Amino acid sequence: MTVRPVAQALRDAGLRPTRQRLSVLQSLRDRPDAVTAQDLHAELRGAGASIGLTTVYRTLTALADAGLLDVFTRDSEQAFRRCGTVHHHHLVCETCNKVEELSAAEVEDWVHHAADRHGFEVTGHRADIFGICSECR
Amino acid sequence: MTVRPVAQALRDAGLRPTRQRLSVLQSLRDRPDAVTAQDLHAELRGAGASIGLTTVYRTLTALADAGLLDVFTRDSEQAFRRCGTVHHHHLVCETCNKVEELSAAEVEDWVHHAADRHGFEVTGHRADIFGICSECR
DNA sequence: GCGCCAGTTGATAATGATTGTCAAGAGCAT
DNA sequence: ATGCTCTTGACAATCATTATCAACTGGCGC
Repeated sequence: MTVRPVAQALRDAGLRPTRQRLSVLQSLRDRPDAVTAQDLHAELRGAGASIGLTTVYRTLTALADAGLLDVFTRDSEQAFRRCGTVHHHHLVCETCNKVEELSAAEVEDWVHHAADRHGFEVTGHRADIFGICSECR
Repeated sequence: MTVRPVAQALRDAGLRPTRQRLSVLQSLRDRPDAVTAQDLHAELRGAGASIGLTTVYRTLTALADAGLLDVFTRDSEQAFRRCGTVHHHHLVCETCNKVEELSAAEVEDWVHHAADRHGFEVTGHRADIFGICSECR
């Protein structure tokens, strides 16, 4: 009952539901924090899974392109996290990397007004908040 | 009359105003777009300046730490741009990399309200808009 | 003016995340 | 089952960035 929807999500993204992709998506599914390709690879290997580093990179990138994952830049590497498909912003804990999704009409309004004032045609925007969550304090 | 204030800015940041640092800060001063260390190094060399790549990296990082430059992540490398010292947001042209600074009380309000609602202690935030400027359209 | 020395520089090597390669392996429609 | 295309993964290659370390220099005290 948990494998089915994951496999479907992959199909919807035009990706074959292979054993490796399922294990990546599966471990991302129940995780509140963002993780790097390197770390996820080590974790999966540690848990006994057989998957190559290259595949982890490819899978994460493909899932992000399909809009199933958000990408963050942490230090000089990128971290991924499962995310909803509608537009949203983030509240990130700098200690445990937990990420909460936020929606915000206020931000959207600001984006368009500010861009209009400067004669820009909006192609995208990003608004994230960083902090320490209640558990980490 | 343009060298003096630049040198002073360096002193204020606790950095000796050396020939190399002056040339970096100087070329950043009259530039509306964000530039990477690699590109800036090539440019300075091309203009006849004598400066090492390592020094360009160190100088840009030091100036960013001192709050004189903003850092952007473009593809997988970081680009720098001179900036004001008060908190602000950005409007970035994805074609020519021109950057305009914005201030926005709306965003600050949203940040604190959203963080409070989730029990986070705010340590920082970032809100940038991407688009195409009027000249590039 | 001069020497001193902590702060700087820069050629080069090292690092480390990410991507390219390509032969072997695995879904899935027929 | 068979074939064909999509995937995989060990390994090599990239490439931005950082570490090294000996040579250099700004500027303060004399």
